Amino acid sequence: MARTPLRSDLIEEITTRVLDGRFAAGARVNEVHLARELGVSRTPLREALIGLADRGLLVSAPGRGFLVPPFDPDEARRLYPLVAELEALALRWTSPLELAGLPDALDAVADEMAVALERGEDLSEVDERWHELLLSRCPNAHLLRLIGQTKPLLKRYESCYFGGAARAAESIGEHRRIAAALRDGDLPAASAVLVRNWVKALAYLGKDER
Amino acid sequence: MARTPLRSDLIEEITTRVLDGRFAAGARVNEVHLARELGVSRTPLREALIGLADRGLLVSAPGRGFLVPPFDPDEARRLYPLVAELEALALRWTSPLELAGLPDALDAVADEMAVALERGEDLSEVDERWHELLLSRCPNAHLLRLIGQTKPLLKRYESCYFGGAARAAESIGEHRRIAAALRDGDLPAASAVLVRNWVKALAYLGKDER
DNA sequence: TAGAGATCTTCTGTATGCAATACTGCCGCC
DNA sequence: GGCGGCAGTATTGCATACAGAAGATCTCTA
Repeated sequence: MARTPLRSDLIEEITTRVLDGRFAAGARVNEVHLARELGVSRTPLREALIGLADRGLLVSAPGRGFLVPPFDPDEARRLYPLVAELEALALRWTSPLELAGLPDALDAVADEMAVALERGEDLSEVDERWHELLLSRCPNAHLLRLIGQTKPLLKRYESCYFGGAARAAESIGEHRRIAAALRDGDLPAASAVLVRNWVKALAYLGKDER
Repeated sequence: MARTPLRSDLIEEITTRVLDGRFAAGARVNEVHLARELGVSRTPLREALIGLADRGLLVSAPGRGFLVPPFDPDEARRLYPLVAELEALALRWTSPLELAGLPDALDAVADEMAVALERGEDLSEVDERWHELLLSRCPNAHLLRLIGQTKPLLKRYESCYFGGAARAAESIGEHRRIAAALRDGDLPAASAVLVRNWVKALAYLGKDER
């Protein structure tokens, strides 16, 4: 028996496919075909689909199976502020003790982002790491779980998150300011910049809808 | 084929059992026994268990099935502020237009609470209705989904939410003040009282741990 | 008598099978 | 020509079956 249930791997794989568009918005998921393609039976596959539906990355249509939710600009406009507030909350609920050493680590990742930007590489992976690190000290496991569930939904809309080098540079600057505010122990300032970081991302998103 | 998937009913039933303590904290869930008892097969039962684990009402131990998470005072201390902030957020994101008529409806439910209090009845059901009504106009479906997922976790700790008639009366008063603030269009005041309402509930909870 | 090991049972995780519904294409009718 | 009904197929939702790991029990030894 595998240490890790099959459904976990399947959730990951299907999430990837939904995010990169291999599962088109609005399309239905055919359980038999997908199970055969992934080399598993329908049982763990259905378990994964149900998990994804609980997180909102799929929707369950009784009698018709599961389908990828269509894109909805309104949804994006609501998801960004939601993630922003949730992350800010997680930050506010991280005690100063637990924040020790974090600003330096954050700046190190921000440096990586700058390097990646110069090289013209994709920033989203590094950006993700930065945010994960930022929240890593928050003791509220349930809040972190909610954030983890919500972010993938947002990533569907994030195709052009770093709308150009200008926005990327600006975003890196915001990251550095958050770290600086944390160093000063100014949590309100840090979370304010954090929220703005997310909201600006949304603004840029609107300019280049897929 | 049923219009409503079996797993939905099962989720409801199992949630109830976890909340009322019929499934003891820390206990393992035996799929075969439970399936037989509920008159279903293991397949939809497992689907329900997975859904509940995603919401945090159960935990999945690979190779050992599902178990009811043990009680943890720290968890309660984190869940109450979390729900408080989430509800406040939902309230802030409800536009004034959509709030029209809501205060009166809220006060009507608050009246019900007062009546129930005089009769010595259980207030939690009415209280739940009041909060549901408060958030019913919020357009952010994802936020509402998160709240819906989190509240049941909190209810496990809520055995003595209305710690005595004094607290109950106080809580009803807070509800009325929230409605009044909404009538005045003072959203910040409303959400501040709302948060305090939840935090006070937590304070009372601590006095009478099960 | 306590502990380690082997064996046996129980239970989970996955696969397969079955019945009923939803979809598709076709034919007849308006 | 378009629309409604009907037969056939495809697909879901649930039930059952099977293999292997976790847990329990028993035995043997120190």
